[in-house]
Amino acid sequence: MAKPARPELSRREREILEILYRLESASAADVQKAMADPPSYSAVRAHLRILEEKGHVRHRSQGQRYIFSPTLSREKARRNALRGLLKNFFSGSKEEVVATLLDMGTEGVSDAELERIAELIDQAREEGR
Amino acid sequence: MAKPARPELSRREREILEILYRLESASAADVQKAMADPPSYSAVRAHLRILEEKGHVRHRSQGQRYIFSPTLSREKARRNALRGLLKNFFSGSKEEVVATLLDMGTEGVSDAELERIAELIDQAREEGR
DNA sequence: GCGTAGGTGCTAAGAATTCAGCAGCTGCGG
DNA sequence: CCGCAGCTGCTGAATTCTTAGCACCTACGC
Repeated sequence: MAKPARPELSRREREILEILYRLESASAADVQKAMADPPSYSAVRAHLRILEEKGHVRHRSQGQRYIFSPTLSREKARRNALRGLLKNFFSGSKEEVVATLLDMGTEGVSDAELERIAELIDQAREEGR
Repeated sequence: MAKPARPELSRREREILEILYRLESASAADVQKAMADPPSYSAVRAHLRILEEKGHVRHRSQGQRYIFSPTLSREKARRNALRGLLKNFFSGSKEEVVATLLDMGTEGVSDAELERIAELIDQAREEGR
């Protein structure tokens, strides 16, 4: 299998691909709207085409416009991203990721969510033994 | 305060900065060694100098060579990185981050670590109420 | 005292990225 | 039927990235 040949991404390409991951799927116009400091519409389209050439993105026609979405499943993309984060910033310590996550603004975490997280942990512990 | 003006990073610059976050601090040669597909030594140095100009990196002299390290504290860098990940790949759901983390290879998580994570959760729940 | 090893700053040019504009196609309302 | 609105494909030129090489400087061993 190996990698489908991935010539590294440029700055803009990376930016656009991330937006696509966030939006799941979107038209060129949607992507442009989502960008912080957007270039022209046609520039965005050009990048989308390149991303498609490189195999990171695909499109389907919806009516007469294209809807773009990432090639990699959300699941795999998540893992890859998380793996990178773990390696670069957390020396591989998952514990510290959780700590930072919890510390990062408790506003974002509801009680219910905390509880579900706790359950996940328990479950993992069960399986571990 | 605001940001000290951050012209976006190029591919190589980004790569080098990440390595620097991983290593905490390193000489130009160390950085080069840590790169997957390293360019010449002087190219690495050039990038480090640019990164310093842009305010992402600083150096101190040790003996006669320079030791580089990131400007942002590890803590802040972690949060920023995690915030980005959360936004782009997890729709802001911290719960799903934990789920993916646990699911990502239980080999990486020791029992002791799981236990400490569980404690973190408990603690957060206490504080929450 | 002198050569060598290893570090630094700088520059210039080739490669790659980034961008906007133009031309053509299609569907829809009047 | 005709024009408008909105989309696509493409091209080429400016900008930026990326890299290697040169010149100099300092510490250290002989």
